[in-house]
Amino acid sequence: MFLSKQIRRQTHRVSVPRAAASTREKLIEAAGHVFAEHGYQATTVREIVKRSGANIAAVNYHFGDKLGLYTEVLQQSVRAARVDAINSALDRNALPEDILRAVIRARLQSVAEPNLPDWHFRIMAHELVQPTPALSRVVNEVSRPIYKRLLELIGGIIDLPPKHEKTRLCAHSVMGQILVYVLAGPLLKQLWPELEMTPEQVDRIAEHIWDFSLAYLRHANSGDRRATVSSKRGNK
Amino acid sequence: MFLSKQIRRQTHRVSVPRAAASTREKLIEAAGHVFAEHGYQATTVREIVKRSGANIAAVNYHFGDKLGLYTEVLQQSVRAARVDAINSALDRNALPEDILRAVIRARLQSVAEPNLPDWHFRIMAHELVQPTPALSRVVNEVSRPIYKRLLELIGGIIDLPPKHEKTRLCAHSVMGQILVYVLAGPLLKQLWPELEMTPEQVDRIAEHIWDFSLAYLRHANSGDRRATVSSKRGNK
DNA sequence: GTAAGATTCAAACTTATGTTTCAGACTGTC
DNA sequence: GACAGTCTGAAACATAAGTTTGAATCTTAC
Repeated sequence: MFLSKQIRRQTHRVSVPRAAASTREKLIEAAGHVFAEHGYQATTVREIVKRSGANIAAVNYHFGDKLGLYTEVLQQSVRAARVDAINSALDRNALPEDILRAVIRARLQSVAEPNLPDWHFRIMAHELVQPTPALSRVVNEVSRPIYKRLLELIGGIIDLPPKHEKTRLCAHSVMGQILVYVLAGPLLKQLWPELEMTPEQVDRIAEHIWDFSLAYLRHANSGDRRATVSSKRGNK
Repeated sequence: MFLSKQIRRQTHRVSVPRAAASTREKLIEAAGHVFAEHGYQATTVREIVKRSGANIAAVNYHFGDKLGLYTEVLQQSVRAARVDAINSALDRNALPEDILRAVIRARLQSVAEPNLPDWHFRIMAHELVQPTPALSRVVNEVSRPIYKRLLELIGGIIDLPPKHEKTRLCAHSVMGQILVYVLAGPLLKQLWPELEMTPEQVDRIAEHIWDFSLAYLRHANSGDRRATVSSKRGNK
């Protein structure tokens, strides 16, 4: 009731772009890092404002409350992911196998880059483990289309409908291989200290995942596909 | 200083096993579920004691503080995982490929079972994303040996040393395919509503992961890894 | 230049939550 | 049956964190 005239993000940007957007953007920037590191619950607005140099009241003034700021970070993150290399890779008009390679590469590379969309995946990881109210909706908006297109892509490779169980399982196998580096990054680092996510290393990992997956996908549907319980041990 | 005479868990169990252990166990039981659901930070001791039917002071009396209770849950969870089917599968004396199959199956099945070790993986997932102080040590104690043996196992299949980069990448590929169901379970459920982790379905998934992985592993080190089709079977 | 609104600031407020206290109940022992 | 130690209970305490307030400062428009 009392906030109705204060929180007008869009109109703010139009009328007073410079100074207002400055604090707003600094808050989002700082919040992205802190949320990505600690998750929503464990993050305090005091740490955010301290990191951004803003005042404690700025969060409530610009975003209403902590959840409003988090929503904004999520949306910005999603917006960045939407025009991401992943979709552009999926849009490419090429062989399905090459598209898959580009998608894997794009997804992994955005993990290594400590640039703008840095915190996106870490926040997604937090959301996976501990969904925040009304936010899984946002996550869903960006995840579902990509999942759908990945199903179509892989379905195209193994020559099965997108919603076929086998297609889904294959998609999960590919996703899993990527996600392990996104989600379990810190753990892997501990288990394999030499692991450095340099661009070259990321390329090698992406290449491996592609190789690993294609070994199966190329021949997934070449045999008898009704024997999905798959006693296709040494067959061929 | 003041707690030193109150917190003596081991001696408790020895001297007054029945009543004391009852509240203690109820607390651990309830805490396991709540911690698994919300993570350490977002969990309140009031919710735990409410769920266990105990008094609010019981946590501090039996475990010193919230972190003490969490540590106990972790240790119990790790203890349960240590004698898990995974290690027993790894201990089996069989063909490496069959051992791998058993390991995948064991790991996945413990996700489906809503029994005792239910919360273990969810807590691990929370730990991955948001490590708690002094607890990643515990996680490390159980993760590192399994990781080490998985490397040996896969190294045995592809005939490479355990610490070879290619061995590690293959291990991560297998781990990732499993972890995606553990970590991203809720998300997958949303993307694929028909997915029900029944024992039969879990078996099918495990079988798929095994098939998917073996397609590559069988020919990983057999020279030209692209033309996987016609290379002969195991070179071991 | 002045007024209206937008933004920032320091401080206080409110609630939630981990923790403590201390009295009372319970249990086993002499 | 009384005692000592162990456990439980309700309430209170202390701190942390999200939020609000009202004044001060800055920006924009006339």
